[in-house]
Order: sequence, then C-alpha cells, then structure tokens
Amino acid sequence: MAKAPVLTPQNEDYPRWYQDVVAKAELADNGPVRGTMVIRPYAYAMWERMQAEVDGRIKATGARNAYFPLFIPESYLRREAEHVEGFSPELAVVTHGGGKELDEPVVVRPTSETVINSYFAKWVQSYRDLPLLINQWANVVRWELRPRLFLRTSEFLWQEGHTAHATAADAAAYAERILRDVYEDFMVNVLAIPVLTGRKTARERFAGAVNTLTCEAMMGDGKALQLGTSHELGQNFARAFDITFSDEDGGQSHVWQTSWGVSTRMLGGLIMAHGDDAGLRLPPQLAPTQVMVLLVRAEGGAGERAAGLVAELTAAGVRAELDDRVDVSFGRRSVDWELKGVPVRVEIGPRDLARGSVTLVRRDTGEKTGIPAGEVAPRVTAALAQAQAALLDGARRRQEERTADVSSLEEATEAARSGFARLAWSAVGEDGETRLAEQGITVRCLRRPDGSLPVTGDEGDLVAVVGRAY
RNA sequence: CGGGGAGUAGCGCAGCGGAAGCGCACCUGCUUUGGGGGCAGGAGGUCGCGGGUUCAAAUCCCGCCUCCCCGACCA
Repeated sequence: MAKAPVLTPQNEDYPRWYQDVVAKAELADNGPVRGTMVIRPYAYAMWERMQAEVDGRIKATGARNAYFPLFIPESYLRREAEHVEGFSPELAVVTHGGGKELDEPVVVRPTSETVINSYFAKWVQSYRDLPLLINQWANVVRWELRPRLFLRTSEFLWQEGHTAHATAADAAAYAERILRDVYEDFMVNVLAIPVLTGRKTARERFAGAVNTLTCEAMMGDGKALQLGTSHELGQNFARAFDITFSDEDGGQSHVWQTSWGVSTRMLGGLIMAHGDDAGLRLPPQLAPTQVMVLLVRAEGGAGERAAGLVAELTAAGVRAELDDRVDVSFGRRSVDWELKGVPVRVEIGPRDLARGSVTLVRRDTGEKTGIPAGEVAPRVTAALAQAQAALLDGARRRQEERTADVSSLEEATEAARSGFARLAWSAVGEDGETRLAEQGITVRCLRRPDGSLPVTGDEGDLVAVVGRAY
C-alpha cells in the first residue's frame, strides 16, 4: 500500500527535507524570538552524547572545565581590534537592567575570549602557571539574519576552550592536538563523519586569530559544513589583556594562546551527513538508543520475551529500549523509529515466537534478518559495529566521488555545483578567492598534498579545497 | 539592508462579496495490529492587526505588523 512519503524526498528539495526531518523526528522547534530554537528531548539526548564524548577527549588533553559569565562589558570586546570588528554586527547588547539604563552596556557573549583572558591576566604570573588549559560548556549569542535550525541560530550551545602557553610552538602543537585528538577523532569514530582537516585562508580566519584550523565535512547535497575550529591566537589577546609571565630567566613575556570550539551545529551535520528519505540514520556510537525492541503483539508470552531481550542487551552493554505500545499500529511505530534513526530494531511477534527466533532490522541498509533467539546479544553487537562502519564508509565514498581535481577557477565553479573541488592554492590566490566568493563559493581549507597541516599559509604547494557551504 | 512571496484549526492548504472548509494530527468507542490500518462519532477559528467601502467582507480598498524565500555576514 503506497502511502505519500513521510518526508519531502532529498532529490526533490533538500532544504525542505531537512526541515521535515527536524520536525517529524521531533528534534527542534523554532523559538518565539526569531533565530532562537527549542531543542527537544530526542535531539538534546544526542547533544548529551556528543558532550560526553567530546568532554572526555578534552579532559584527556589536560584541560579542565570552568564557567565564565554570560554578560561581558562592552569595553572588553573593544580591546582587540580585529575581534570587535568581526563580531560587532552580530552582538546582542543589553542597555537596561534593574529598570535603569546601564552606565556601560553589556553584551551577551558571542564567544568568551575577552572575559576569560581578563582573568587569565590575573591567574598567570609565572611560567609555572603554564600551560593554562580551560574549557567551558555554555550558550552564546550571535544575532543571525538568516537562521536555520541547528546550522545557524542566534543562540546556540557549544564548548569553547581557551589556553595560554609559554611558547608559540607549544600553543601551535596544542591547537593541532585538539583538532586531531578531540575533534577529528570524535567526528570520524563517533559521528562516522569523515572530515577534511586543514588551515583557513586569511579571509576565513577567526576574528583575532593568527591561524585557524578547521574540520570540514561534506553533507548529503555536496555542500560543506564547518564542524569545528581550533585557533592559534598568537599574542594578540595577551597584548590586549596584558597576560604576562615571568620566564625561567626572570624576563617578562606575553603568553601564546589558543581557542577552539564545537557546537550544536554538529546536530545539523549529523542529520545531513547520514540522513536519507526515511529520516535520520544515527551512527550507533552516538545514538541515544542503539536498539529498539519492538513488540509486534503481546500474545503467547511475546511481551515477557521482549522485556527479557531488553534486559539481556542492556547487560551486554547495549543502549536498548522497549516499544511495547501494541495499541499503536506496527507500521506507525516502524516508521517513527526509522525517522529517529535508531540503528537497529529487534522485532518480536507471534511468528518469531513460533520459530524460536527474532527479526533484526538495520536502519542503515533496511536489511531484515531472522536470528535465533539465543544469539540476540552477539548478533546485535555485531550489527551495530557493522552499521557504524558502513555509515562512515558511505559518507567517505560520497565525499570522494563528489570531489573533483581541477586546475582552473572555471572548473572549480563547475565542480562546486555538486561537491568539492581540489586545486592548487597558487591557482586561486586571494583574487581568485574573491571571484569565487561572488558566486557563493568559498575556500573551505588549505592542505598539504599529503593531507597534513600547513604550518603557514605561504607554503608553495598547498592544495585548496573549495565548495559551497552552509 | 536590497529583490520576491505569504499570513484562514496544532501542521499543510483551499475558499477570493452571500451560513468558515479540506487533508494530516488530536479526543471517544468498536474493530484491527508482521510497514504511516478501517468504521462511526467528536472537539478545535477575534480568517495577522487597525481603519474604510457595502444591505452583507476571510474575500474589495488604505495603513501597519509579522513570517518565509533569494542575495551580502557567520560555529
């Protein structure tokens, strides 16, 4: 019985498909103020999984969590010229408090470099205080003219790390470590999203940074999404906020700094990297619920058997839940869990009971397999591992297929219609970058031919990866 | 901020001078349950706001507000 599709098909209207998924999978709603969003419980559970995985990796690099205030004196922003210039257009400024006009307006943080560094100046005295490695989980506000749920909202949730080091080399190494060991590792191994790591051009660099490193991913429609950034700030903020320390020889030096972050934008990336016409497809490593045990009908002890399966799977370390709402039609429930991207379903009904088996369904492939009732835990565990690998593999293959090696701006423009183009950075240059930008195409990152990170933007043989971006 | 559209039930829309409707969702009951089931009944509206024209305005006119889409900025 052919029903109207639940979602607008991707190849018909991709942005519409995205909105449909967000609504139908109950991920988010628009907030009452334009550009704000309500993150619904299912998406928030995904965010909590992201937080747990990222937080553990951050702590493994030695950083510790802290919390700094939402409100920042406007004057702080002004201390670093490029920084204030970069953020001014998108600031939310509070002019009144307690029923009175404030002597000095306060801004709602768009990022926390300025407040945090004003305290670093207090806390750092000696080389013995370095490196100082701080992270905070917080909300930030950047007023957006064209918001899109998760991808671009006026308020979003993120993690922002801020560090101070004794040497430029130490800061550079740390910024790279965060990019590799925290972000890239998390995105590839948990989100199953292959990312291109590289260096941003001067044009795309963070306001106030001397170098910005990025993780770029390709979405289902061939467009790029920046999923995370790690910046070397040089001594820009150290000078602006007077963060100095006594070195081993008794001299005074400014610290070298980094800052880095990933946000709820990753939820949008996850949707668009793996989603298909039936909805979300979550990688098992991230999925809040890895296995949904679906009771078809509560007859002949099937209910007890289903509850037993959940207990068995839970004991085996699997995040399993039971759907025994037999008053809701089976088709409805199947469609719902597919929309929500639950990686594996285990169906159990009278037919399975009679055969002494259960039915295992993989979300990523749609494949259904009958498996003996006694082998559920090992077979489910294996299926989860296979689904995780298959999602990464599929996303990697798409990225390779839709990336073209070209040699001119014209060819790059053509290639950017469906994906990325790779070409020599020397064939683009800042003039070429401007010309591409006029057509909505940006240099996503610069890489060395072997994929390693450039130390400077001036290296001779750099490769530019260009494309359209969210 | 420039260009283009739209405001009617929770969501998506029709109606465009003469009793406010349709699909989905929601509630009740029965029946069904292995891929968005079926039948019956029901609830839900200052038709964005304000003014005007008219015997009569969701519909025509004027003003305002809001939202969406396309371009310049952005995690």
